[in-house]
Amino acid sequence: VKKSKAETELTRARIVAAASNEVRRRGLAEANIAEVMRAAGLTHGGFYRHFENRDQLFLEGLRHAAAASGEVLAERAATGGAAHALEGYLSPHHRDAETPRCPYAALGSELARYPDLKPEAWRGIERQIATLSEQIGGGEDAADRATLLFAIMVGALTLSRLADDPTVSDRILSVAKRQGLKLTQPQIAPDA
Amino acid sequence: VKKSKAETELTRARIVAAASNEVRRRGLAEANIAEVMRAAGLTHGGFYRHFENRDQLFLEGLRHAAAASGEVLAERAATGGAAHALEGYLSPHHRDAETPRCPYAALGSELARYPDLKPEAWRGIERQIATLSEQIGGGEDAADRATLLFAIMVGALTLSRLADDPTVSDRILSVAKRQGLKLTQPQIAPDA
DNA sequence: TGTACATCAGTGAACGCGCGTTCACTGATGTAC
DNA sequence: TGTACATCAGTGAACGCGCGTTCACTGATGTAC
Repeated sequence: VKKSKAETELTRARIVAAASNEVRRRGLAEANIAEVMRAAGLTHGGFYRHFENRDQLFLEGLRHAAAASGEVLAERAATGGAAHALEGYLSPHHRDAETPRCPYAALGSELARYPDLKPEAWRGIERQIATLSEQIGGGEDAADRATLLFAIMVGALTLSRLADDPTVSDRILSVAKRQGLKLTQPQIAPDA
Repeated sequence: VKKSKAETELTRARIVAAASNEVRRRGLAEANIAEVMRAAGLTHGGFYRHFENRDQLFLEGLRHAAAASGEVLAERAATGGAAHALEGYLSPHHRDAETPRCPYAALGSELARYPDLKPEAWRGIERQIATLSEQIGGGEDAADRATLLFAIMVGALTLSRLADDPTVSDRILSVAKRQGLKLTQPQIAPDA
């Protein structure tokens, strides 16, 4: 059943969006094609009309996830500055999302094991850091502080998702948030 | 070819150690039994003389990895304090290890997806934080600072392993180290 | 503007590989006497 | 202290399931005339 060109393009986009979710939910290794196709409302057989193979699907899925999470952070930063972006990222709501939003927290270390995906992932991380860097006050060390800030965000979110006690998990987030907020301000004391 | 009880026990320990490496190298999803047995100098068939199934193997592997990395951090902390532990953790040498040492950085987010492993992982993380907390100066906020410190360590190590430029990667480590060092000192200014 | 035909998105069955698991077998260990 | 036998660690072949990939087929789209 051939479809119109416009429809085909929409279908492809739906598949990529589904892959973007699947990969963040299950991880790169366990994400699976049939599941993606089902989520896109199709059967697995049609997959190869749109993609070369599994690798391409999840590369595009990752790219989509990176773009989506980049936009969320950028939008919040534009609205309420780095502090607002930080609060969204380190919120219980974000931590508990059924589909994890941030691919770097969701996939983290796994990305380092896929040479084909690493550059894509890193580019996305650079964008996140740039977003933060633009927003936080201060001089030449803004880039370093933004980098550190993002490391705290990813690290704290990851740990908060492992804590078994919700109170402890919340505390990880709030402690990180407080420290993060300090980093969004230009440093008062010179760096000793 | 039956083996003596002592030998059997040693063999089992060798398998667990191999699993500990395998899981940190490949991740939980891609770690595989045959590879572990090969690394332990055995064939895959003998596996079930020692373990119920795959899940048990990698649970014990994770436990082993947690213990091993816990000991490394504790030893360095005992020798040279939190600063020394921090320096080891955020060193290029640790980042580049063929078998990643820290299971929380190596597996990170993946652990959150395995309900059976999460508690084990979290216990290990608590130990790391406790080790740091005992070492860093200061009052009641030591636990919070240690938690934050460990979040920075895991986050920075994870990001440093994704950066494509070695200079940038080194910089992530050193920026995190500097901030971490501050956290090992009792706060001078009261927390505003 | 219509008609005939090639194209190709999507379906569902089938294939094949990798890997966890099982099994018959071997031969050294440990135990019963 | 020796001997006979049950146990069981380890081997390598085989099984079966899941999943990526292929394929014959369908029928709507888009193009050639």
